Amino acid sequence: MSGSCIAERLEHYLSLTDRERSALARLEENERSVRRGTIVRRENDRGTDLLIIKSGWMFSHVLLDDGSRQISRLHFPGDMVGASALAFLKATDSLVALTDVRFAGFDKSMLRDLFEAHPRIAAALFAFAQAESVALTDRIASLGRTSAKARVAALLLDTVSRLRVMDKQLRNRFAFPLTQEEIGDVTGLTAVHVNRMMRALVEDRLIRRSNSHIEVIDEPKMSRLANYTDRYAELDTNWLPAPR
Amino acid sequence: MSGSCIAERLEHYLSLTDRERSALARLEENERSVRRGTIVRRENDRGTDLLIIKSGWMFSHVLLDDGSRQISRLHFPGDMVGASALAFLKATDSLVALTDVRFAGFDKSMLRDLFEAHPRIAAALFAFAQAESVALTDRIASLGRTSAKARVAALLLDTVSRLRVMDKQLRNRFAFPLTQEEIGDVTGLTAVHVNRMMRALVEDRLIRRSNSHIEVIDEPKMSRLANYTDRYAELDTNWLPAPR
DNA sequence: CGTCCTCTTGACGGCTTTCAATAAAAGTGG
DNA sequence: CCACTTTTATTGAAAGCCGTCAAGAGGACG
Repeated sequence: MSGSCIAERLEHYLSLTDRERSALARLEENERSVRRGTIVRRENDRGTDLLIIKSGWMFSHVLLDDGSRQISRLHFPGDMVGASALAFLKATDSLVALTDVRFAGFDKSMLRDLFEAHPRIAAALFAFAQAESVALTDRIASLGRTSAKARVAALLLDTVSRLRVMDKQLRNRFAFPLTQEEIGDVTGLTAVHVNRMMRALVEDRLIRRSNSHIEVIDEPKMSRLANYTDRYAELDTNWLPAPR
Repeated sequence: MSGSCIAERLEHYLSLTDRERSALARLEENERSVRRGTIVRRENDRGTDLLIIKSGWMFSHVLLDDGSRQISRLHFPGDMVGASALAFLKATDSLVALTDVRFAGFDKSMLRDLFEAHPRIAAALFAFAQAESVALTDRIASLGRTSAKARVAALLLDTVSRLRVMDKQLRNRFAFPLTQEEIGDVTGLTAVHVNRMMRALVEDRLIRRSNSHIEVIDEPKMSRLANYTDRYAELDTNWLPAPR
């Protein structure tokens, strides 16, 4: 990932022209590294920057008045993070590094040029955003209508599906650096109950665990249990404008 | 709303040029009306159409394997519906008319021309999509971390905030044509418990109810109870490209 | 005016949370 | 590399919120 991460991501779904690639590379000229645990941005900060993750994991979260926390999304390499800055002046959520992270930051004004010069990229980013919305909708169904076990299972399946987009080698086993409390904050559960559900998944022979790694043993069965659909494997790119 | 609904919606946040207005109007040339209860599209249909609602309410929902239903979003006049078609070939959710509805349908290929000829519109739609994502994220926090009463309250507050975008006259009272079962399918609750929570909100003097109308009595207090933030009042349009 | 849908209410049960305590692991400083 | 501290994982018991089941009332619609 020495070149452009976002270009690499897009090329999993369509072929870019050289002009497009170099336009995208401009978004990632400004690179930064932070340590695990670093709060990169706080809710209500007036930061207008967007990020593209080059390596490591991050997550966004909101804090509620009663002190509880909801992790709104995990972010993986190749993800564009903080796009809500395009709609609002203040950050709508906080952004935290889950592992050591390298990322590129750019101001949203840079997207203006991209939208003017590269309508196909703009349209592709729009399609991406819609796919992400569908993924959020899936999570709403998960939180609203499925059991605790299914929610934890859905999180693991979603993680492995998303990691596979950028890592074609990845099969069933992957590093999973979330604490059980963090898993609870993603799935809307308590850490205690996450613990019980993880053990239940192990007892059901759906997953295995070893030092912060997860292995999914029976993905089809687990997908059925979790009511999970992979939204990242394909994208419809037929309607996109011609490249420039 | 004889002209373009989506243009009217956008003009609440920015001023359009005549060229932009007429480009948007082209999306709404093909108008249809359906009766309350009509299923306009089913999950997994190969429909690639997008919709713009001109009058009436709709909702999108998914069905889970166990037969339960999750309503993923309510749709109001001025909303662009079915944008997930931009990312996928098959519909990711079903679309139902909640009241009698007039809407315009257009194929996603029409967006191609819009993205090429009107980068500012493209960018504005992108910003809109991000605002919707934030609204979905708010709902995830609501479902994951708040009580049943708070979820119902949040739904009512979200409804009134969204209706106000297109109806500046609207104050605290509005028609709310959802059954309690449908409210449950939005909030992840059972109809029985929705009933109890609605009465609790009435007893708390936060709302009044009368023949399918809701009046919000104490909006600030209810917003605090529900942990609700209005995401529709403003949009940052400073970064957008110049109009054409 | 009968049927179906929706709203309402009560009793009971279960899934998840809360509280509490211990063990294991990871991080820190000497 | 070893004590020490802090975080994380694990387990049990009890409580609570919300779901399930059931039954009746009220309204809409044909």
